[in-house]
Amino acid sequence: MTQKMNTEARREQIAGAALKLLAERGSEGFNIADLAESVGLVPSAIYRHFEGREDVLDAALDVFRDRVYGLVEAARNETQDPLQALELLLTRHARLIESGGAVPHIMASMSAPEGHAARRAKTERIFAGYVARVEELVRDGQESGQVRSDINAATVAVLFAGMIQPAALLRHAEGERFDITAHVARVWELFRRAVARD
Amino acid sequence: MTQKMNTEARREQIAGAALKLLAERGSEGFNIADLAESVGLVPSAIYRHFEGREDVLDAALDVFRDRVYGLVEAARNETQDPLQALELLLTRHARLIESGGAVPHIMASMSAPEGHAARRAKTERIFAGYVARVEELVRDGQESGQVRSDINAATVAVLFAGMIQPAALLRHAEGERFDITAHVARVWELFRRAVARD
DNA sequence: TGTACATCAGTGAACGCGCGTTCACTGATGTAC
DNA sequence: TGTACATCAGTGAACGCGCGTTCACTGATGTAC
Repeated sequence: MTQKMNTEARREQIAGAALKLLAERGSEGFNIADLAESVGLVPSAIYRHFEGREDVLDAALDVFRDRVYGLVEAARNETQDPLQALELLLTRHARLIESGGAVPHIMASMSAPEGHAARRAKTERIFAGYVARVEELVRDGQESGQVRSDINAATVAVLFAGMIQPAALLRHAEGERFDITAHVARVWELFRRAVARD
Repeated sequence: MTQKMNTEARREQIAGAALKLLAERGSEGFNIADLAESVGLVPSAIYRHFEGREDVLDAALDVFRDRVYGLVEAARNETQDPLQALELLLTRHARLIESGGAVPHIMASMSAPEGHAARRAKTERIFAGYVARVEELVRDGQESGQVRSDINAATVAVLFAGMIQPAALLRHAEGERFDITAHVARVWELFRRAVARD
């Protein structure tokens, strides 16, 4: 028998493993049997800690949200300079994608299914919250005078998200061949030129 | 009994309907029963025209590819000006998304599942081909002197794709509330500033 | 410090639903004469 | 122009696999005395 764990610790472990599987295979390919195996349990054991598949996915999304929002917070706290914070955020995102941690690709793969309205709504809220946080950074930049004030902050935020999403897809598709760090550095220069003052 | 059709015409009809369902629900929510109903057939009738579910998805992807590549071709043919062609492409893409025709969202929702390597490979090829076509337009722009020559054409192409993808997601999420045409107009200005000469 | 008991995480067999797929049959369509 | 026949798209019942989920049981862990 596998080592016992108290349910709280196990829940966290399972949610983390679920996110990893989700990042690799998407929600379509996500199944309880593989999840259980990945934490050294038997499928039925999952039900000691979760109500069912949807509940597991919900918890995985929580982990995802916390990680991604945490990235924004960390970037904010590390510098007073909003533009520099955005650059930090972008490179950290790239690193997160590189390590297979959590990808915007998940968002896309999850916003789809009809029947699971709760999951879909949650995914949408996470994405909207991310964009809102970036938008706030952009506003800060506009107030500090670094970012042009004649552009729509929300539009800039969506464009920012758009630097990450296709990169994540390409990374997923091409794997090691796609140098996401180099790509992100180049695309940042484009972005900076589009939004910075002067 | 539903009106009979020769199999070639029926195949096209089914593939188009499949793409529509796919755009609405993603591959996870896509099922044969609903597909059949959407063309007024009984599920088993689908198998008169396709080998199975994967075969249908494959055909739907063909339709998607043709439509999206067709957009690029059309934009190319309508103007000699590469930057203007890109702008045309962007607004047409927005319109395609608005009409629910075919969305990059599909790509994301399909690049995931492990077991279906063929489907995944195809999706990746379609995306790569799209980026390559845009990249060519960017190169033309560099040669004509409209686009800065000190930037990587591939990076610009990926950024271009990044203007569409999150917009498609937001459209899917927020529905009518998200004014994709207005968004695209604003984001185009940002893009232009990033890549145009001067 | 040791023993008895309660709790609860992990197990494995079995169940059942959803859904893709098969198959024998029907009857409409178009072609040969 | 009309009739006979072959073809083939559409039908509906049934099948079976995959997979999420249930449940009675086990045995490890930690607590009470």
